[in-house]
Amino acid sequence: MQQKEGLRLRFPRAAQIRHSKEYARVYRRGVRVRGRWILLVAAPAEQPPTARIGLSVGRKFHKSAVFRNRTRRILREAFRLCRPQAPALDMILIPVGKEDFWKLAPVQEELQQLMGKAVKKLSS
RNA sequence: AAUGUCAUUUGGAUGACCGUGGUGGGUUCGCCCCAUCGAGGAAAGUCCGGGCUCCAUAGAGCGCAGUGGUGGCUAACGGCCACCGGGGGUAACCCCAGGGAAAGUGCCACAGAAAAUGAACCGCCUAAGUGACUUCGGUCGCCGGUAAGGGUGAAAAGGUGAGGUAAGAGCUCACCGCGCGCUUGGUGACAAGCGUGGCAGGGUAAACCCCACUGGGAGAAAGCCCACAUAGGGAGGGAAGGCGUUGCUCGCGCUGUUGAACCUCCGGGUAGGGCGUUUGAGGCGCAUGGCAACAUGCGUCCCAGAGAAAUGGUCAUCCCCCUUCGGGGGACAGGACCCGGCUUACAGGAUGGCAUUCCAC
RNA sequence: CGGGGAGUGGCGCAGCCUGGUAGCGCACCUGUUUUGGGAACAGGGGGUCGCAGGUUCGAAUCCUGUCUCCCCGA
Repeated sequence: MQQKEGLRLRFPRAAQIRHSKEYARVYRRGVRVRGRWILLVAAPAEQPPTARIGLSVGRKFHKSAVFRNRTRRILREAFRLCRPQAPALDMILIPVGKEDFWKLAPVQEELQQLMGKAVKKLSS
């Protein structure tokens, strides 16, 4: 029933930043907003109105590959669930705090707040 | 049954909804729909060994590195199996870099006389030779003899017992150990027996070294193709040449012959796509050979293929664990070309063999 | 993926190659000096040598495994 209203929460390739050129563009033009768990680097979308994200989870964040994979998946899931409300931005998500990172709901909440802040910062 | 020991195996289950990478199909062409497959026993550490790719078809010598009982297995190995020797344990079983110290060199602190050219500090002896004294019994010396005893040390020149002696000593004998020779058994490491020698002379080779065996180098960002792009940029070197080629020498190959190839530095441009890339020393089952590792044959299955990198989220029920009864939690851990090992991490289970002790029949 | 280096008192380092005593500077404590403090001088305490095995009579040192950190190349 929900499918009919166009609220399906997908996460296609077009919503991912995949090349180092695109990453470089966001880092050069973007603004930075920091929360408890996430550092968000955001720039106006290259292909509006599609919002896109890229993840940057290095070995410095956590030693365990399992933990890093889990972090990536939570970040992706958080973005996927927010996508209908997301502003047209290209964003890079960088995790910064590893305390209590394993729960989805609070992370998702923070991501929405940060996206709002980023839009304000860009328009000013 | 308890304890121990050696293996093998498992690594929460089911469902609903949303989402994701590959493949196949559909398609109203929309990253839309359907089907199907989608992390491990260690995927890990990157410690060995291969396959594969390029350099010469992978060559020679020196150097360097690794390995080190014997026989086998294997594509290969530093792995595995069996056996031998040594050590530990009542036993099952476990551990061992386990060749050479009469090729040479070095080192062995402190202590001790001495730490290796066969040693005399204390002690023991004074038989033989000799000097002095003498109460003619001897006494003290000299020249000596002696490795039994003491002490030092991690280690002191075979051990124990008996004979022997001036005191002693493999000086002699018995047993044990050791060396050498022979015989027998074994493919062999080695073992057993017999004879013989009279001890043949410390430790360290994970000190240098010697011996035997093994190893050419670089790595999937290897390498090949397509597309795009600067630019015919500047400086220096440049023929007894340059490059492949890395420590050296040789050899081989490619390239070039007078403003050129090529090399170095500076400056500039790319860094997209495809192949390699998953059918393989492959898994499972059965049979045969072998003590075993393993091999052979037959049958059967297709079992991730990403590339800023896919397996996730939410909820429910059950199963375990902890609980302060509210609840909290689910071992170690995530492919990056692929295999064979090794090493390390691992909650809780399951199965089997063997040993010791106890109980019952 | 490949290569290199480090781990020693609280901190920064030496000793390791060539095995037997763990040392130096700063810091700390006590005393002298000073009216007091600093400085100076004298004395003192403090180290499982990252961890686990092995070789050796003996290991910070030699060998093997392992953990952590740092640096380079592509």
